[in-house]
Amino acid sequence: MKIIVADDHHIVRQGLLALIQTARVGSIIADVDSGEKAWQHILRHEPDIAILDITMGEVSGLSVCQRIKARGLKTRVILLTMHSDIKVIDNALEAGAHGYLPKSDAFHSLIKAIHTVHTGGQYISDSHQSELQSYRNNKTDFELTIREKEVIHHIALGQTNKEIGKALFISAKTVDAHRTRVMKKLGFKKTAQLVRFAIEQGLSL
Amino acid sequence: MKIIVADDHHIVRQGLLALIQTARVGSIIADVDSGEKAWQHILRHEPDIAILDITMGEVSGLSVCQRIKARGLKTRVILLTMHSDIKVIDNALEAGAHGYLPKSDAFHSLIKAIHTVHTGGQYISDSHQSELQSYRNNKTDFELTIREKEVIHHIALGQTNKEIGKALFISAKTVDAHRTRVMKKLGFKKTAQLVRFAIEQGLSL
DNA sequence: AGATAAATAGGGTATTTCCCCTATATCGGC
DNA sequence: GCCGATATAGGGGAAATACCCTATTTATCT
Repeated sequence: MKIIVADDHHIVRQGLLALIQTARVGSIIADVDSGEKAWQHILRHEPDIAILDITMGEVSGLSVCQRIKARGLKTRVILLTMHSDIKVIDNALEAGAHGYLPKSDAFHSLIKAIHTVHTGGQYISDSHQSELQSYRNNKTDFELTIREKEVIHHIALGQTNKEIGKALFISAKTVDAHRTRVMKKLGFKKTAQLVRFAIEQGLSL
Repeated sequence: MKIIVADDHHIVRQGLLALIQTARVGSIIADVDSGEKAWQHILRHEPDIAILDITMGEVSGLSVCQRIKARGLKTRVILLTMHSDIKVIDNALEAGAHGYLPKSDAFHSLIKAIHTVHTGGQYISDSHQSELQSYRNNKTDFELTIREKEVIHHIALGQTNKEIGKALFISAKTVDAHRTRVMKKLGFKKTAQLVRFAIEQGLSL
């Protein structure tokens, strides 16, 4: 079994190499530190399995995964992440990943994932599986309306509902309604989380 | 040389163990997956070196580092992070870290860091060193105490005063006092502004 | 020794957030 | 013409905040 490992963190690559060697589960034909290098290598050698970190500089593991799917290559993909966010897992599987593994997971999970994926199956940990199920069942479209984004923008600037109301020529109560709806959509409970989201999504400019 | 490794990602721990064993640079007496466990272990066994991830669940490596400094333990700390943000490095060193290492750094950097730190030196990569110099030269001193930064960190995570109090073993009223003092120092009036500040200043890790 | 700063924590109050509810008007799609 | 989504807005209440105050302890500096 030919395996390629891609992660921008040298220590993580070392860990993966050590684990895979110990388990004698296959041979690593390459370990690279970027999505772009991974893609070049996969295109040329079409390995059996690609273990890709999601967050890697310019070309993410997700992006490489989509390219593999688009080209119809036989390489099967296991995506790795730091935090096991259910939204990210959903994205990963929709991008065509055959397996999903949080970095916090232990040795045997990795080996199990490699085996499962190689024999044509899909690997997700049991706990994530059930979580994903319920997430997909009641995932109400996460898209925010223009007005909602506008309100978030003002919230991230540190304005109160009253101030935002004045700025947008609506009542503070309406602002509160928008705010509450957004919170519900995103599953947040505090303004702080919303501000963080706004900054990360570029809604605060 | 006794070394403890703390990182919530199993694969990263494996990588560190493999590297340290290969280099025969010391013996790892423990590897744990949380800041709390690390702190308990360090308190009891006072190892020579603690290699701590900064971002670990509730108790960060930064926080463990501060505790070690406060207790005057001989354990020397090397902090690890994903992204080499200069603000985070500055925070880490001010928190009492003896070394700073991005996870993307290679084998020899880790070994060099361990050696340097063990012999009483401070390790940062050369490129980061010069960057840090210029950053510190023109950073406008906001004069926040370590405790205040710690509180801000939790606020930016979206925790309430009550929750922060529990996490830091102080009353919610004290958290409120810190919060109010920071607001006054920085001229803020809302949590949102504080969250923005924390993210921009790299205090949110 | 005295001053200063930091961390602790309580009392009190006004404001704000968070979240439940109902209700109306508008607009686009089927 | 009706349905669903969006935007509007109000009632109400529990929780959290922002900000005023005082006060003690510990540590550091002069």
